[in-house]
Amino acid sequence: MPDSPPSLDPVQLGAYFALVEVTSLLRHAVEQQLKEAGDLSYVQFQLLARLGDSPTGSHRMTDLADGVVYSRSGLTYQVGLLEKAGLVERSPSADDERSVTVTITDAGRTLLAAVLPGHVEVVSGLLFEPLSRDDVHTLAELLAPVRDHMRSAPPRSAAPRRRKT
Amino acid sequence: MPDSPPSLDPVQLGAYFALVEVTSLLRHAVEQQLKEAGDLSYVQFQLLARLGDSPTGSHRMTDLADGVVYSRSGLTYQVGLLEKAGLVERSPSADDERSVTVTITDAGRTLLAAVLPGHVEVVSGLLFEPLSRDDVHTLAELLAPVRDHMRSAPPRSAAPRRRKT
DNA sequence: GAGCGCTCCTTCGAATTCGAAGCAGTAGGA
DNA sequence: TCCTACTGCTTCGAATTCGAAGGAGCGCTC
Repeated sequence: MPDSPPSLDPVQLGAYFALVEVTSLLRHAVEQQLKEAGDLSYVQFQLLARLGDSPTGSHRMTDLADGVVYSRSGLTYQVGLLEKAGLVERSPSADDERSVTVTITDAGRTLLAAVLPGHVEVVSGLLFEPLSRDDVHTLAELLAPVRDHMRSAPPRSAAPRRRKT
Repeated sequence: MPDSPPSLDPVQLGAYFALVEVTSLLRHAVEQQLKEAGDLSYVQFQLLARLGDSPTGSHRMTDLADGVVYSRSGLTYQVGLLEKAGLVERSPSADDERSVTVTITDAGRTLLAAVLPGHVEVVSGLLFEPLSRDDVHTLAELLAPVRDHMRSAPPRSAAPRRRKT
């Protein structure tokens, strides 16, 4: 194939494919563990974890959506489920009337604590098992700039694509 | 917090979170590009790419599902869409009557070729932009063993979990 | 203090996803 | 040959996802 203009290096290709497959497999494994342990989807777990991490135990909807890389409507749906399950509470924000503040409840914290160990176990066993301490450090240092770069790249008209049409 | 028994190192945590966020952002960006360029979902693109890579241009359903880390029913649905769009063809396998062989059509190859450059561009721009050649090499070498490890770990009763209940 | 654009959230409908159940076809042993 | 277990795929229903549209509040300018 002597003509694939903007092709990727074999090395890049390998890294890209590995990345996709690793995260896909990890995602599936984690999802299953969470479902068994606490009947939570990965998104729900992420939301609870994020709330639990916050000093106040709460976040605005928008911040949650951004943090989890999720659509607003999807977030509304999931928070609705969590609220129905008594794991979080919704309240109007004090300073901004249109904003909704989501707060984790005691039940939410309890469930989170119950589920976390298993989650960590799966991640450790799958992702970190074959890596040394230094490897993990290296990985973190490689991904950090990538993450920052992606964050700063506008999601919409992101790439200066456009070619024909 | 002096008691989170099986917690992750801060370093591990950082690597894990970065991994999740990076792939999530990448996925969204790629998905959008594919939709604009050729009205393909990421899964459909993966399927076409996999078929296009094959020497024969075809694969059995099961192999496709495994390769893409996908449920069988979901695969049936997506292949159905691709077939309806004239991008692939389904035919009974020669040797095994229950098996279905999926083959990419000329139209499929054409579309794949039309979409690939943009895809590569997005991945390059987002994932590889902030990384040097050596960095990418290192990343690939870190992920390879992880991928192999995950592949070998059974998806179902994967981890020797089980604790209470 | 009215107008105008913007942000925040929700509702709606359509598309995609999965697991469970069902339908052949295959393989191995009695 | 017949039985039984298993594999490969599809159908079904329920749950999740997104984007577009809608309603309400905020902030700036005039």
